[in-house]
Amino acid sequence: MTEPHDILFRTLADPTRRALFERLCREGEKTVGALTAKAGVSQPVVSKHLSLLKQAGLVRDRHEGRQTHYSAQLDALAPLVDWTGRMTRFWEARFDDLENLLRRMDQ
Amino acid sequence: MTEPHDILFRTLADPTRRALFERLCREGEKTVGALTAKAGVSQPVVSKHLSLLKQAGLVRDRHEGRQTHYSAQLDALAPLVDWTGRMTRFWEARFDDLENLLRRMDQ
DNA sequence: TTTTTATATAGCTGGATGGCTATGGGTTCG
DNA sequence: CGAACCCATAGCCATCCAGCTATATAAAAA
Repeated sequence: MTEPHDILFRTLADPTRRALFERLCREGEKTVGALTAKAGVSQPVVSKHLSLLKQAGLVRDRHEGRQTHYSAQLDALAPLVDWTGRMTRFWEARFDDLENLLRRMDQ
Repeated sequence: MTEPHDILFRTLADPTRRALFERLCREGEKTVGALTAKAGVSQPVVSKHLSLLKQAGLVRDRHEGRQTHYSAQLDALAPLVDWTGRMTRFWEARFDDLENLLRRMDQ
């Protein structure tokens, strides 16, 4: 019952965590320290969020000496795009049916 | 700080709630009773979830006698689509910069 | 080696929330 | 009218989780 988009919705639902992901998308690779500086929460909290983002496949980490660099893994958003696309197509399919019905009623 | 996509992520993060929205997208308008029958949770829980979906603009309700019909409001997903699009464009912009850099280095 | 720096982990706590049952409000049926 | 029905609300409880501080781990610097 656990679809691929499920973990994405859950992970991106938290504003702090989503803001971290957005910064990585906008500004590219960043260290934990750099992210913490403007995150508005403590460093352990940032680390925890990055860990969850990594679990969801939304970020990668790269170790360099004593610092860890994180970067967005954008293709991880694909299941989200697919899901919204599917929902839209369901809607359109039912709309087409309605159109057909109306067309038949017209004759 | 509360962006339009924020409430969508939060609302769709819950699997039960998202399943209700999916059913409304797939199968069109449904009464609370019909939704409850296959939701796996009690009727009050379904009502509560529908209320939150409505607050998020994801569904509409239509009262008819003693029953309430709910239907998906699909254009409400637009901020979600916009957000994923923006993230993707940030990524591509940085990728283009990298390409330019490599091109300059090549010369 | 000792100290400082960078990040991760452990443990705690308050607040948010999803589930339940019980009940209220309103509608249709007998 | 009263009974049955549909849905929403109220109130409660357990669980989850985002935040904190303290500490462990590990690397660079002194």
